[in-house]
Amino acid sequence: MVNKAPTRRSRAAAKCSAILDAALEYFSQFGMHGTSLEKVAELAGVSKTNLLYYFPSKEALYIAVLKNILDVWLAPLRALREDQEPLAAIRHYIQLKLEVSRDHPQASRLFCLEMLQGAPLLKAELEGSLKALIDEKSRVIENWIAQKRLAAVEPQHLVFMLWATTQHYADFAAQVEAVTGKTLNDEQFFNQTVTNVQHMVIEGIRVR
Amino acid sequence: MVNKAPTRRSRAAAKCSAILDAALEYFSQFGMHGTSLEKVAELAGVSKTNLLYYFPSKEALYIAVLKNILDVWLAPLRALREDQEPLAAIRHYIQLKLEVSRDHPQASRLFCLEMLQGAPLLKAELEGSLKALIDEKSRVIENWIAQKRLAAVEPQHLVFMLWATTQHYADFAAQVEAVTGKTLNDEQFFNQTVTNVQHMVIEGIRVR
DNA sequence: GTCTATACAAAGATAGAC
DNA sequence: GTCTATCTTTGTATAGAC
Repeated sequence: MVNKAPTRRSRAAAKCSAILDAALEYFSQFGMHGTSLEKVAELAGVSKTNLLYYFPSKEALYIAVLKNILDVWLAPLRALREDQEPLAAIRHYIQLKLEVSRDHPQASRLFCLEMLQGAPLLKAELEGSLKALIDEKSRVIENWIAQKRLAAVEPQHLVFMLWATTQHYADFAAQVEAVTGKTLNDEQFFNQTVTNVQHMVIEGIRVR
Repeated sequence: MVNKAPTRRSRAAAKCSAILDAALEYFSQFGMHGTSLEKVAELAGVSKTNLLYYFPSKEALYIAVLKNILDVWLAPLRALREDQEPLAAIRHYIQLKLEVSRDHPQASRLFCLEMLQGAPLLKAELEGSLKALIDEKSRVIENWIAQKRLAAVEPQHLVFMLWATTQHYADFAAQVEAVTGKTLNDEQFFNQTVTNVQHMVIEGIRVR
């Protein structure tokens, strides 16, 4: 049954969600230390004390935000599967990841911030599920190479290149904008970016 | 005349330098807000008050650090010149930039941190001298392309790719280490990285 | 669940002696 | 130039009323 009247539970969930969004906005730009709960509460439309009712501490809030974005960030890599045509699969990955850079730049930036610090809070994930994911995808790439469907490169470095080139448009957006005068929200520039990154990467790994 | 006895001036310079080094260490990992002057002073071997004698405020220190590293960061790009053979020049750029990522990872990371925040303090540089440098090097690349010595790609995207792929090994070092178990300080891994990045980039822009 | 008031700690910066 | 002592601000977190 569809219920339009907000329940207690749904109202609480909406508030949590608003707080998490606001927190991501600030954390991704100023880091955890550069962000005050006052500002987050203000942006989320709640009082500071009320925020602390939903999240017991600043660090708890920070961790909640991190956990939230990890899926968004990893989705493109998860979509890479061995039964696809290698070059098409990589082309598709680049497209998806650049869409993340365009639609969730804060998530990309916060992930980057966390890495810069040595990933203190993601360390467990890094060495566990994330490493497993990368190992799995590296094996996919290795198999493609063994089948001569991809040029012989180190799979891990290829994965790093895919990340780096797509991530860059979110993390260094300030620089990209200063140099080109454009952002990924400009549809033409977005398409041009996808095409160029795809071309440069693909030609570097095509079998000859 | 060579003088081994430290002068007043040289002692002051040595202190400034120690403070700047210590500040870079912390700022690059925790950002300006995540760093306390107490810690910086301790690492530099001076008192907090003494630090504030040399740098009037935290922000002044932060700006001094930024200015200091800009040259290190830009040196590889400055070295890119039109009279070189295009592919050799780009190969050389990748080598130099990866050396920066290995030897000055803090500088790379602080630069990245500043970009993530929208480069509030580098904005002027970004839109001035840095943009000029990129425009200049983009023209070099454009000329190479016009002369059919390089495949037809957008020069700006090529520059971004060069940055992103080399910068990644400093900024995401935590991830690189978690996945590969190696750092750029491992000579074999460093050489493997240089070779792979060079190969993937070069094959993507070679004229056919 | 939400508010007001407030405790408490951290950290930047200054004053003034030496 | 360097130190001790101190002021002041900011910001996290809690207590307790409603």
